[in-house]
Amino acid sequence: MDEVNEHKKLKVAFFGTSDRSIPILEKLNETFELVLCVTKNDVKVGRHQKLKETEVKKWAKTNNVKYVTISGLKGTDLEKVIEQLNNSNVDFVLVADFSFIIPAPLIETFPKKLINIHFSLLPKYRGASPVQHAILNGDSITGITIHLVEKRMDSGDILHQIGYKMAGNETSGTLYDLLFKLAAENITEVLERYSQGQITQIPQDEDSATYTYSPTQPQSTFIFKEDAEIKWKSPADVIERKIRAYNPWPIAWTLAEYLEKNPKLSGRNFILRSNINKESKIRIHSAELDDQNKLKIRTLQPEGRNKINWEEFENGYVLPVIQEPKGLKDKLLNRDKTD
RNA sequence: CGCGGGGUGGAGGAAUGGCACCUCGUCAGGCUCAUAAUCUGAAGGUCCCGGUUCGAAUCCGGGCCCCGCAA
Repeated sequence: MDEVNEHKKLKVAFFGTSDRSIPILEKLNETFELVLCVTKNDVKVGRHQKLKETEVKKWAKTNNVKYVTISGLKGTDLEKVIEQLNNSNVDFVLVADFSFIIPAPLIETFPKKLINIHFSLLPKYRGASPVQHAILNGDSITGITIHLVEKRMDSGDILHQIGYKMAGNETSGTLYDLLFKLAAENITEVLERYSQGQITQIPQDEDSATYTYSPTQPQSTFIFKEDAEIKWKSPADVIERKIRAYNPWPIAWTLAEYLEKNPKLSGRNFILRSNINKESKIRIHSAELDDQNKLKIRTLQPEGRNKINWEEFENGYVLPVIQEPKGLKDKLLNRDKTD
């Protein structure tokens, strides 16, 4: 019986670069014959620009799965990938959080065999930052979509969708973790059913498609550092969502001076001590809303410093503004005059 | 050796060659029905090694560690 199953095992390839891919790889490897991993070349990383291999490559090495690393899906890299896929007689290619756009030649060579996991309920939030946008917009539900890869970004027919009810305190980091886990739990079943022709493909409704364009670079769906600047004119809840959406990267930030006497902030008014440059950036790692709907910063990070919590910030960088009773100031001024 | 910033009691920060200081915390005591409130007092510190100097947190050399940029 085992032997029969061996023969029927689907041959699957995986394209991905994210560190979070490992649970998916484990599942694929358990259930199918994982014939190939395609991931990014080693990248220079960290302060000393050391070469680092992706987690996918590391995993493939330790699990004796064949892998190919590429710098982009074109030219000789693309030829290499297509050749390897052909050699291994692949049934499906699963793409998840890959750094590269799947080019037309690859889609044409393996029609209906390229399957992508997208981290939103398509056709909402097509593009590179669906999770961040779900948080930014304060959605109460998001999820994952398993769909066929077409030439247009995230536009192919839907095989399966799984919703996820948001608690309202997710960061992009924690939400990505949850959604990857959800994907890992479901991907093998979807692939199996698809291979047996049990899935009805659902075309996406183009009219309701939305994209995750960057506010500062509207031609791109990626996240940029400038996107993460806090606009204090925004309502406090919008700012709070922004802080969660841009964690763990790039982290929401503001110029230090904007924290002074800021009516949107919870607690006492203050001015900055002279030991901090008012034009330096302060990164806001986490915050919440207090009962008056004001922003209560939890952890933050001045330039060149470690991340600290709000109490530590007050101890080291802040002078409270004493709120004088109305009229007292005039009284004092008048007294000075009469003296 | 990719580029820049930094390392000061338990935490966060001042002090640029001359008595190591501030806020918070800790401990003891006072006040209090009580307290995270308040008052008094105390303990505890310059990342490591070497150099310059009458004198180094501060200047110089080496090391370790942290942060940002970059990817």
